[in-house]
Amino acid sequence: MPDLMDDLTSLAKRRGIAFGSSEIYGGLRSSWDYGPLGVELKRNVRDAWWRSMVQERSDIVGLEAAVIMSPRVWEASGHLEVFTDPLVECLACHQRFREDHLEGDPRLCPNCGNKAFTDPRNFNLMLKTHMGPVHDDDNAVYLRPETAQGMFVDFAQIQTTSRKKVPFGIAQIGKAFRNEITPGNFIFRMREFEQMEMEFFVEPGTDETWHDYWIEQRHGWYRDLGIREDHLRVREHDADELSHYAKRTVDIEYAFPFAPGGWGELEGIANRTDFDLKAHEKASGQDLTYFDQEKEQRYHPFVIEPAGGVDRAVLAFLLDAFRVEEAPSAKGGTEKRTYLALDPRLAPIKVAVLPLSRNEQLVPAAREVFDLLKGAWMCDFDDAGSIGRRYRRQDEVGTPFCVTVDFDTLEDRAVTVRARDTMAQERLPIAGLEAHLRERL
RNA sequence: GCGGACGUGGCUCAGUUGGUAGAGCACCACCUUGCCAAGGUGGGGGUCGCGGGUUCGAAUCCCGUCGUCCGCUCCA
Repeated sequence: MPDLMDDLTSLAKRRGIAFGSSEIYGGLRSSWDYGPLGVELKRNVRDAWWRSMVQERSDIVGLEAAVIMSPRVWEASGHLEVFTDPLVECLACHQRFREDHLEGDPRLCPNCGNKAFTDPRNFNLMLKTHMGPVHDDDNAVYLRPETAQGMFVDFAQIQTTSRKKVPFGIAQIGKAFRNEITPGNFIFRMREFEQMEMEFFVEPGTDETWHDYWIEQRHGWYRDLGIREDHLRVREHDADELSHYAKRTVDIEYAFPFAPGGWGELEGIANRTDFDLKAHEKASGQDLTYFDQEKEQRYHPFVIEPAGGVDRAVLAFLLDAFRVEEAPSAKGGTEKRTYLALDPRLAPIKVAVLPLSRNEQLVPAAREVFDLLKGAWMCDFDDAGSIGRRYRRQDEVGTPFCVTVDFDTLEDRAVTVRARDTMAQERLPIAGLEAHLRERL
């Protein structure tokens, strides 16, 4: 049985969606590059998130904070301490465990029952570098392990200047970095990855209601963009797996084929309480309370945080869209048709313009159609190979529409529009083409 | 990081007991065809992950390194 991940990574590499970074030097573990089509897909995922979180709401504003923040941020947030896990290795079976997860006295290896371990070694999960040309401990800084701290540190500033009243949120999409012990599974776990996070500040006491609201919202977002319902689930964190800052966390999980229990995390929705604002207030000495004018009350808002991985979302959308089916062949019988059933909003290319053949009249006419549409959407122009082959090429990367220019076009100024999902064709005048496509994209 | 397996053109692989690289698909050009991966002709592309060693000679043996996969770990 062919492995879906293999088929997908193979397609991703072959078609320039994503492939290993620095490959001419043998690659670099956990680093992946998004190629010409991947960069479009990923941007569409970001845009869809931004649209639903910021653009279409009046209670959430955006932010782009620096990747490198003051080291004091990480002291205050607890990441310097908590992201340093003491790991020990069993001398008998060579498996590793977090020292604080071992139970019993003497402590026994959960795997083989042996009681001899190596000395604990610290694994700091933050990437460290130096600010300035001299590498001293004095100027050590960290690449952020999450984007969220930008929203907390800038909370008072943004609340004041945007004149938002609680409840309101701050959203950010950006890179984050973690020295994961074991990266892998293609773009699922990388050491450099991209987050889309939103901190929603609410009045204490209303936090649990808002938490439920955001769980449903985020679940619906993935569903709306085409992920099949039975491939999604919501899972409650056990008390002992909660992050140091969370009161309650719920994960939205996808049925990743490689995931041990069948499910892997797509997004976490945490109730971070007032942990972060209070921590930063204490460490910085700055007032981070909110004053509610109507109630004449001053308080630290609670925070509900939907935190998703852009790369994981891209992977889930790709996996869920991957299809191989039998389709009618020109030769008679059927032939394999590989396609991505991507939502048109996510498709890297929206419209492919294809002259029926490489002909001195058809090619320039098709170029005109391409020029007509290129301002509105990412389009592709392809005149190489048979028309059937070119349809298949576009299917493979999820292009929702192909517009074909044929000999009749030269007379009637109409083109054939072929839809990826139904393979249905219809004839449309060029004059109304953009308006027609706009209704369907 | 530890244990195990692996690393040959874009993809999938073949390469006999070490003798100095092949196929299918894909890609490009032309012809043909003209609405769903057709056909023909021609073409580009691999110092066999990288570095070192053994040898008259290594893709084939040894060491190191980088990377991939499975498990431990992790949680966007």
